[in-house]
This record gives sequence, C-alpha cells and structure tokens, in this order.
Amino acid sequence: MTVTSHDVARLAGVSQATVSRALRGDARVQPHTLAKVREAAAALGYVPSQLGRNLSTRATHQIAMVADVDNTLYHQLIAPIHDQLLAHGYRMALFAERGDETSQYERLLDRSVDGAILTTTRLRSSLPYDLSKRDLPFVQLTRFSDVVDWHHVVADNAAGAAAVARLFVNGGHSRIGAVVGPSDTSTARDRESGFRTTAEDLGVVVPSRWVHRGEYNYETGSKGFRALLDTAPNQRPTAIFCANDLIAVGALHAAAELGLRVPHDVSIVGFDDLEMAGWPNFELTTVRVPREQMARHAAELLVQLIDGTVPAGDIQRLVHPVELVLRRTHGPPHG
Amino acid sequence: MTVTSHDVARLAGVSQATVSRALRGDARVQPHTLAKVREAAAALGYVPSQLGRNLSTRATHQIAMVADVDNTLYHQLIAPIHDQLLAHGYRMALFAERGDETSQYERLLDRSVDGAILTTTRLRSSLPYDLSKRDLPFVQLTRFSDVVDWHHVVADNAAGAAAVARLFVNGGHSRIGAVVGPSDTSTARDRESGFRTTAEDLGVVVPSRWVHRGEYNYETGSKGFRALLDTAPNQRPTAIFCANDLIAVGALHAAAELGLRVPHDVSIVGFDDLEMAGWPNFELTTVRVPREQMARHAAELLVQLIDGTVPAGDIQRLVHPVELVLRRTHGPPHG
DNA sequence: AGCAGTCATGATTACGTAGTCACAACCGGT
DNA sequence: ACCGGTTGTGACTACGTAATCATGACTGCT
Repeated sequence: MTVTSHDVARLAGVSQATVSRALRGDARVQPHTLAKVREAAAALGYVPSQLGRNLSTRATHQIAMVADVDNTLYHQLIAPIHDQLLAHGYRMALFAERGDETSQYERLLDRSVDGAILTTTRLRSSLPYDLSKRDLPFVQLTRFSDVVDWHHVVADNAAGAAAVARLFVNGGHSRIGAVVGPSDTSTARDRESGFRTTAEDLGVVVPSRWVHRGEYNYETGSKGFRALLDTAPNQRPTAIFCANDLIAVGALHAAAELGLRVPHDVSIVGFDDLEMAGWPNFELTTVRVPREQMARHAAELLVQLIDGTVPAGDIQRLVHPVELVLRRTHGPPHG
Repeated sequence: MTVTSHDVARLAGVSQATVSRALRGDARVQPHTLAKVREAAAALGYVPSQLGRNLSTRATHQIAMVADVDNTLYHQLIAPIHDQLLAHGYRMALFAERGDETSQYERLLDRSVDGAILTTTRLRSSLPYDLSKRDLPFVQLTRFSDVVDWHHVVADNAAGAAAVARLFVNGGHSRIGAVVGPSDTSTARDRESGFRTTAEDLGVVVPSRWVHRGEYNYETGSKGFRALLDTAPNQRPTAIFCANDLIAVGALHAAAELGLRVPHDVSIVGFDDLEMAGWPNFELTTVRVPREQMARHAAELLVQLIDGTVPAGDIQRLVHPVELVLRRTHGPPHG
C-alpha cells in the first residue's frame, strides 16, 4: 500500500540504504546513482515516512506549544513561534491548557515532541519541575513557575507597571486603583507589586479595596471596573491600571455604560498593547510588550537547548524591556 | 537512558509483550501479573514511547490543522476542533498557511498525521485533489476547492448574504455597495453572488464600482469603505455589506474618521459574528456563523473518515444555517 | 606493480512498540 | 486417563528509516 524506501530501492536497482542517503543529500552518492534514485522516487510518488525517521533518529522535529487557546494573547504568540521553529525545521503541536496538568505530563514525555514551550505556567505548577527532572528541553514564555528555577522569556512586568504608576501619580492622581490578574501567575504578581510599590514610593497608597482581581479577560475588566467605580464620585479612584488590555477593554466598555468619560472622569491604562489597543475607537494607553520578539526568542532558545548549543544547566532568564505607549485614555484628574 | 517496555519487563520478571498488553488494559493478563507490571512501570517512571507505537500501529493519533494563524477567525476554530479531537484521543498539529502549498503537501503525506482539516483552501487549490489521490482523510472547513468535489463543512454563505440584501432593500435602500473578500475563495464568491443576485431580484442592482475587493482583514474594510464613501453624498451608497466582521470593523473606523454616522449616514453589516461584533462600541449588525458547531462537526467527520465509519467515497457536503443578528449598525437611508 | 587509503555502495542492525504465533498449564467431559 | 479446548504468557517479527559495519573497486604514491 504505502510506498517505502525499499520499493524505491528495488525500482532504482540500488539498496535501501542508498535511497535513504541519496534523498537526504548525502554527498557520498554518485550523481548517476542520485539521478536514478530521484527518478524512481518521483515515479512512485515516494514520501519518506516521518514515523520511521522519528524512531530511527529518536527525534521528531516537533515541539509542543502549551497554550490557552481561548485567549487572544496566546494566538499572537503562536504565529511567530511557528515561523521561527519552521525556519529550524521544527513543527508545532498545539497542546491546549485545560486545567489538567497531569494529562499534559504524559503527552510531553512520550517522545513525540523534542521540546516544549509553556505559556500558561502558574506560580505553583509542578509541571516545569517534572519536565526538568526528565530532561525534556523546554522554555517558559510570558510566565514562569516558582517551583523550579528554569529557562524563561518574559517581559519586564514590574518596570511596565511602575511606569504606569509614575504616569498616574506624576499626572496628579492621588486616588488610584487596579484590576489585576490571577494571583497565581508571575505576570499578575509582578505587575501588581510593581504598580503598588512604585505608587507608594511616590507617596500614593493603593488601597486593597481598590484592587480587583480576576482572570485575564474582558469580563474581569467589566466587572472589576464597576466594582471600583460604581459609587459616589468622591469615593472612587480617578485612575485605573488594568493588568492587561483585555481587562482594559472590558473596563472601557463598562465606563461607557456607566456614563463615565475616559479620560475626563477616569483614566484607564492597559498592558500588552494588543493590536486593538491602537484602534480608533479605543486609543488605549498601555504598556507595549514585545510579544513577537519574545516569542521568537523563546523558540530560538528552545532550539538551542535541543541541539545543545545552550546547555540545559545554564539557566536563561530573559527579561524583555517594555515601553509605555501614550494614547488617549489617560489624563489628569478632574473634580 | 530512556526507559523502555523491555526495562519494565526485566524488572517485573515478565516478557516485553506482557508489559505492552498489561499497560494497555488487555483483559488476558492475570491481575497478579498486571500488578507486578504496574509496580515496575511506576518504579521506573515508564512512559510508553509514542514513536514506537506510531510505527507499529501505523497511526499517530495526530491530525493536521492547516490554518492562517494571522487571522482571528481561525483562532476561534482551533479551540473547538482541538477539544473535539482530544475527546477522540487525537492531538492537533498546527500547520500555518504560508502561501507555499507544495511544502504542506509532503508534510501531510509523510504519515505523521492521520488526517487533516483544511481551512484556507482557495477555489483553485490542487492540494485537496492531491490529498484525495493519496487517500489522506481530510475535511475542508469554511471554504472548499473547486478542483475536486470533497468533504466540506461550510456556512450557508449565500443565504446569509441574501438576508443582508433583503434587509437593505426592504429597509428602503436603493444605493447599496459591498466590500468583499478575495475572489479565489468559495466564501467570497458565495457571499458576493448571494448578495448581488438577491438585491437584483428585489429590483436593486449593485454596480461594480460599488464593490470593493480585498483580503479578509481590517485594512480592506478601512480602504474599501473610503473608496466607496469618500465622495459627494448623492454619489455614494447608503448601505454597505462587508463580507466579514474584520472588514466591517475597518469600515466602522473609517466611517468615524470620515465623520459619517452609522447607521444614520450609512448602514454597515458584517458577516461571521465575531465576539467583538457584540461589544458595546461596535454593536455590529452581522450574520452569525455557527463557528464552534461547524468546527466540531468537521472534527467529528474527520474522525469518522479516519476510522471508516464514513466511507471516503460518500462525500459529505455539510452546510450550516446562518442567522441575521440585528444590532445597531443598520437602519433606513436618510437624505 | 604493489600497497595503503579513499570512496561508493550493500548488508545488517537498532529504534520501541504491537501483533502473530507457539506453547505449556490447566480445565472439564467422557 | 485421554483429549479437545481455553487461557495466560513468551518468543519472534513487522513497522520504515538511519546508522554502523563490511566490501569491493578504484586512486595515487613509491
């Protein structure tokens, strides 16, 4: 049924080994032989079996991308990683995060992938620890685990959040709040603490009642904004730091529904600089995270870990600088 | 280095074959033996190699998802397909569409995937034809090729577009235009012709100068809208059908920048009903495509083609009904 | 011309699993 | 006690490739 290298060998009148060598471009095969093999392969429509190749070389040239497929942000990481890996001859298998870490575990260790990029790691995830014990090359992207010190590529979340705090306080705000992400992620921790400690250093305390916490999504922004703003004007913050742009968009919509003008009544600043942040109807002031660059960097690092260019023990902790992008959702406080 | 079933066999004092049977739950192994094997496997941290399994069974339980990773719409197909496949024990490998069809070809035929879902097929793509010749099970999702009649799961694009035409014409519009997708896709063809023929049947001709064509993205919407609307009020259409929501969003922003009120000055209707279409700042009238249902349907069909429940020759042409969603971007013409 | 060295190719084997076949132990019926 | 049948397990092999090792032909040097 399936055409194998043996079939090609038979037709070309050579051995299977020669077919294998010829089609992989081994320099040792005679031009004449090469031509015969190529011709036979083409005549039979031969495509080398990746399965045989995988088993023989103990490498699949496939890497696992563990991501949250419901979240826009991760989609934007997928494309650059895919391309970068492809440039090195690797394919991408997508492993959606669905809460159950144990199910990932076996699938990552069954030799069907040469390495992995983890993007949904929580602070107390043991998956990174387990994988490191088993010598599976992997890189944590955007977030990392506290359980084991391991390679990661992240944004300078603390610095970005600090820049927002300075923007607010230096802009004259003294009543500031935040809608932050889940506390078991390194991004949420670093963004929240970077924001709060910097504000405090500048003399403005962010009270806990003005910090709303939730998942990184639209709904958190919408609900969180209402929780902080739906009260008397003198009881509420005049500036809100949203821990990512999805939250900020939810907050913007909630503001519109509450009849609050942005930035006149309340300043809203996001984080990530998703494409939509720049759209005319948002013009969201936010912190630009060099996602594409980070994604490529992570893919590159992973490939180097796999081929041994970077030894697994030489832990890479790559922090990419971020940049405050000033648009139209921030301003001085009024009233 | 790697722990194999032979290692487990040695420790448990049984044969490799018994290990294989025991861990796959074969009923023929004695409870006593099963316990021994399980214990040995756990002690060694044994994980069955997917590579060995793949080669032995000639199945990978992995399917290829060929998609345009730069397009939001496809991201929303990925999650449901992923989950549906996972429920049947299949993984998903992501193959980004990067123009070069020949490169996909080999990667789909090297036995590393059991089947494929194609979402970026163009009308004259020969890939579906080639794959069908090679007996690779696959399903076309959202779009299909004209080159070969093959399984596909699509929305009723013509009916959806016809509903928009009726909405416009019955709502009193007599000057209507459209911003449509690339002419080499079945979606663009069916949406455009459904719209134009229905409008004509109702007595309103859509002139070619009011039909702008481009890729399915924001920029097409923005440019196309300007091309049709940036002229004297009596020279321009009062209603625009956008062939998808991304185009509609681009059009909405262009309208805002041109100072045109929607729907007072111009009605804008999209297609797809992306999540953002319902956001408070858009409230886009559009045609709802049951993406999730279609995606699951395609995944289900593919699994059935692979396991033979549906014979490859029994071509499935599944057309999902669509629904007009009336929001705030359509209305009667003024002036 | 003889010999070490190179080169192209073939023969054989490994990779890790699952499937086939063989076999020994045991069963119950006569 | 003999025999056909069942049952659990082991031995062996296939899957398709790449790597290792072997071999015979040829090269260039003396």
